[in-house]
Amino acid sequence: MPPAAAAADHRFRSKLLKIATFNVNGISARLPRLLDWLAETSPDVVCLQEIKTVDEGFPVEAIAAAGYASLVHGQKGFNGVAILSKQPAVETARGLDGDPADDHARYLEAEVGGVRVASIYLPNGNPQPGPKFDYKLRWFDRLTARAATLLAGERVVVLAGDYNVCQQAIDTYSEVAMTADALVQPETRARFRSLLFGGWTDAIRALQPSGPAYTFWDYQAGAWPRDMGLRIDHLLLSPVAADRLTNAGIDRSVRGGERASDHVPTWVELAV
DNA sequence: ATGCCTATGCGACATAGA
Repeated sequence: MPPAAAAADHRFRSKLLKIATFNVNGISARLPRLLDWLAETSPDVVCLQEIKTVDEGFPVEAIAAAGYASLVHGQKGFNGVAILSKQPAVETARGLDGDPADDHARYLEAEVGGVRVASIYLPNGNPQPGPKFDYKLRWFDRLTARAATLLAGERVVVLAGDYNVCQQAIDTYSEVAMTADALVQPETRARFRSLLFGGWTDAIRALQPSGPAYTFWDYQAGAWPRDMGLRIDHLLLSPVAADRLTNAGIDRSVRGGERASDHVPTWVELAV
């Protein structure tokens, strides 16, 4: 099909695909909350982070009963990512190239509904400076390399996940309190900026250029009731995906639920 | 300045998170 015909075809058939990211902080502890949220909001694709279980421990049946297939890249005790989808998904990558010794489960990528989707759990990097921060920066560079490969394909791509980056001062409840934190260091922010300058669109900021848009509130110090949050969960869109962006949002109310995660679901809708 | 809280692991405190 020639490009013009393809574009016309897409306009006639246009339907919305809702893609979300949600750091659940333990799938076992969070399953009831996840199922409630799936039933309420009915996303088409969900990228999960911090499932904190091996593949065999993932509740595939309960999630299938809710109408979703699961792709799982798990790990014992911590980390672990997954992609849930109403339509069948085909796995395209598990882990990032560039460091064979890296055994953390932090990257999973799949093709679903004509969209390439990645579930990303970028290392936290604290304390900083130190080996954990060095690992964060190296991992970020490997992600950037993967992003460049995906961008060259001129496809609809959504890089969704917990980036552990507060890109601007408005993305923190207090820039002063965060001064020494790995999430706001110049080296961290420079790498995120490099992704944006490379052609990726930060979906939430594209639709809400100013003001807080927190996606995380610490369990400690009454951070949620005092609205002392951070914006660290992001959905980055390739140019073709950004052209199709119709809506984006943050499901803040999930943070107030019983036994909530410290992160809340964040999502985009694309006309596909 | 420090810890506050939560989830997990073959648990009885330690590690990790952000």
